[in-house]
Amino acid sequence: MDESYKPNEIEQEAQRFWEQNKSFRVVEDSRREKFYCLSMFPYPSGRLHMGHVRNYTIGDVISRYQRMLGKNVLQPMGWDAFGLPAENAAIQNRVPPAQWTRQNIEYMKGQLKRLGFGYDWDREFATCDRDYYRWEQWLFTRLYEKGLAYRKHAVVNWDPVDQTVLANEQVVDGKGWRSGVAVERREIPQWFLKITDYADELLRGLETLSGWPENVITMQRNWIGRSEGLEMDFPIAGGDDVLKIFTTRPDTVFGVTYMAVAAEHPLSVRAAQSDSDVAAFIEECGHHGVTEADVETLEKDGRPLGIEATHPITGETVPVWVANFVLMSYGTGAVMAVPGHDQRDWEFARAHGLRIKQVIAPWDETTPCDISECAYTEKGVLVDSGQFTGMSFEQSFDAIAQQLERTQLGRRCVNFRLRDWGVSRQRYWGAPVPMLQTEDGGLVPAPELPVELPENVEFEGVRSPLLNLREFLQAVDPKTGRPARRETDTFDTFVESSWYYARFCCPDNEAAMLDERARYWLPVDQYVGGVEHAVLHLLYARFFHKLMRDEGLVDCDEPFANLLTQGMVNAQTFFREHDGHRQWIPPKDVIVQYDADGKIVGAAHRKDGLPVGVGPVEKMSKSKNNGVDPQSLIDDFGADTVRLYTMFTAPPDQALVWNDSAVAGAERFLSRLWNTAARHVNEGAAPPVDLSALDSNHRDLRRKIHETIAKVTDDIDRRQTFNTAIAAVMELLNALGRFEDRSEIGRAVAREAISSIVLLLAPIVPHIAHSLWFALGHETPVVDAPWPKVDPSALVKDEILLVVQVNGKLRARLAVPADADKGRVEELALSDANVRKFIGEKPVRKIIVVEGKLVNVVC
RNA sequence: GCGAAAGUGGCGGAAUUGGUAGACGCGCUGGAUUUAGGUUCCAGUGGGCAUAGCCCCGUGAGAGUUCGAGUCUCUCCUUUCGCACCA
Repeated sequence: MDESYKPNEIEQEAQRFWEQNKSFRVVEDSRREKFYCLSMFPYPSGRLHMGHVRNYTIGDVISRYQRMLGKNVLQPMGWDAFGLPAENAAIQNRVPPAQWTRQNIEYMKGQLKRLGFGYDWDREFATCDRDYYRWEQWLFTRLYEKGLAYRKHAVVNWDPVDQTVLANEQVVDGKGWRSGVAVERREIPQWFLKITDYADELLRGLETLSGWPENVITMQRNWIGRSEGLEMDFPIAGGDDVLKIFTTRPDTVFGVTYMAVAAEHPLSVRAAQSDSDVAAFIEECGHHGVTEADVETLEKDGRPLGIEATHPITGETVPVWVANFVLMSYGTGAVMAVPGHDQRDWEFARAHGLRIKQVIAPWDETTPCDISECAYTEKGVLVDSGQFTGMSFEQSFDAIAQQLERTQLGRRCVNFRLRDWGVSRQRYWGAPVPMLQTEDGGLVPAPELPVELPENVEFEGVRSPLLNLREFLQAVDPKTGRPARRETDTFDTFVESSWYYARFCCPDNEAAMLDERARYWLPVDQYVGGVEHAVLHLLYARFFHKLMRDEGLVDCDEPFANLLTQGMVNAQTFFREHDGHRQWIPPKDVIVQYDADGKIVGAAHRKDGLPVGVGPVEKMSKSKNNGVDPQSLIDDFGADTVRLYTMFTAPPDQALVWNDSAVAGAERFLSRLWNTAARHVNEGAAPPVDLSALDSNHRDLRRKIHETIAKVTDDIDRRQTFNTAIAAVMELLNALGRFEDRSEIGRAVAREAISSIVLLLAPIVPHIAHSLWFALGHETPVVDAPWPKVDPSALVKDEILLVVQVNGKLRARLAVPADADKGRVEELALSDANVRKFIGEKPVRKIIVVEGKLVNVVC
């Protein structure tokens, strides 16, 4: 056996073996326990990035481990192929998005194979395949018929020069990224899915997801945002209009001193017709971004609409204002303002000279509460609130609800923060929304599916080519036979990624969206992907699963039983200012200067040596140009080293700030493993371990072997901390390096150690494990080998090391017999010289003994 | 602004249930091997000290609970992720 480690050769050989033997092809088998392991499929941007490598290595490690446990493991891979970057590439390079996308898929598939991931490639598909998206078009028409899909107006970013809708990402400092012109808010008709109908179930379902990280559950719960409160009607003075609001704090209702409505609210729009000041304000609001972060961080501003609303309990009138912090898409687009008890209302009232009234006081009169300083936002006792004065929050909630229900000016109600999902996009490269607009303006589902996206298109400017394609636009109303216009909006790409996990079970079915194979494989047993998807993607997929369940396509309630959210791969950003905006420079083109503490003090461009700006550490992304290309690492070190490095360098759920200096250490370890194994193999066969002939050295090494098996199993299976699993194997290899017994028995124990290491590492570095396993004389490949078992007899210890503290400070380490009782342990601890020294003359007040671990003498 | 996390040596990280802080690795220092560089192997590596001791200090800052806190509670600071049209 060759004593030097040659990753290129052994990796090619292992990959050829897996390919020829179709090692990862999998079929349904009701006699075996199934395990469906899925990693979030990539957007085919051109090349894999480190986030992909991290994600797919984690998934592959889990898949290969589960397979060694004897399970029937499905690990598929595909492509989230629709999306904005393909259109940008098309506009820039005059290549049709379909062609660009398929070329990227081809290249990236090669990269995935080069990394040795055990995918069942027979199940591969791309979401831009007509045989994929036809089924979501089909489901959409079903949802339309059920009333779960509908059309309404919604706000978008509009670029007035390019005459197109912009994604939030394409709006930079309020300007279109291409045109550089201030973006306008515009309302256009859009398709929506009624996710709010499922809000309660999506919330309750979170309680069943015991295999999900707590932080993701919390984020989803907060996103759905269920709150109980009252809906109240404030009639507009001098008319039939009613201003409806929702509040969770009806106890503060006597403190209402004004009302605030959104710029798009009908009352604002009407007031603008006769009030140029209001009209100018609304116009100005139209130039702010539409994201929640934009709105919430805006300088609070507003204008009086010159109308008054009548308080539903006191009958007093309060002025109605338009305010830039009220969102039309939120609840009713209007709020009651209680400046005494809400800080935002307080600041607005201060700025505009509105009244601030105290109606809640602290229960404890000594608590400071001065509403001329700031709002008092705690729940307290009602004051100055008519017949409700003196009540608590709960008492007043019920009493006010009852009164409003009697007068029909309000009602108890549950409100969700969650809004319906806008699924239409005014873009070309997506799945067409399968709808027709009839001559009379009616809407009907397309009679024939799929509505295929024409792929051979040319971009003229940035607008969707579909708008100019007569053969696409022209359709026939199936009911009347009259001409109809085909919808040119396409689906949000989140629609495709909301159900791909199910289609992997039966990608070849041409007659149905899903079949019985989906019922065999689902739910996904382990889903792995970036934490940035904690809310949107994972919530939409849960929603889609319930939609499919209600169509009778799947029979479980949740799509993903266990979720591992992998941390970001972040990296330093670098930039240069050009005409006021930043041009991001890739890290490989930058030379960074560090100070003695390792902090960055400056940076220069590799090409011209001139300084570049150092930006924040952010997630690797195309837009910040701070990605590290894994391909050069694979070329230089091989797949196993890259896999080992990404798994070893941080626990999977933690953010990883890229630093490429430590990769060599991973290679060094694999090289050492190879040399150790080769030397052992080249010394000839070793006999089986004879348990009755072991001396204490042999027993020590065997204890280390089996402690390592126990730890690695727990780390991979329960904890999913692959970094500590690898560290434990490194310790075992170090222990083996110190073990010099070349006798027959010694070599037998050494062989047990090497075999165990190979098995424990097989999921992480499968190529070297494949080679070494055969070199050790096995006939079947290591992918099919069973996971090693702990021998409990090897773990037995005669002596344990106890820590002795005096007043919580470490003062001695004692080796005591494993079977020593508490009294004996105390006696041994108190007789230690150093312990006695620190006790001194003080009387011993208490001795705490933690069995097998520690003694603490308190004095 | 709101929601969720994270903060430990020069660096990545470990410490799993409140019980030995710094496992494992990178880097660095010294030594051996080598014509040399690289590789490999051995040893050392949180800070402090007129006292070198199983001594003192030390886990973003400050307070608290406890026999005992990196871990629990509170306040604050910093960083990252998400905020509904990037995927």
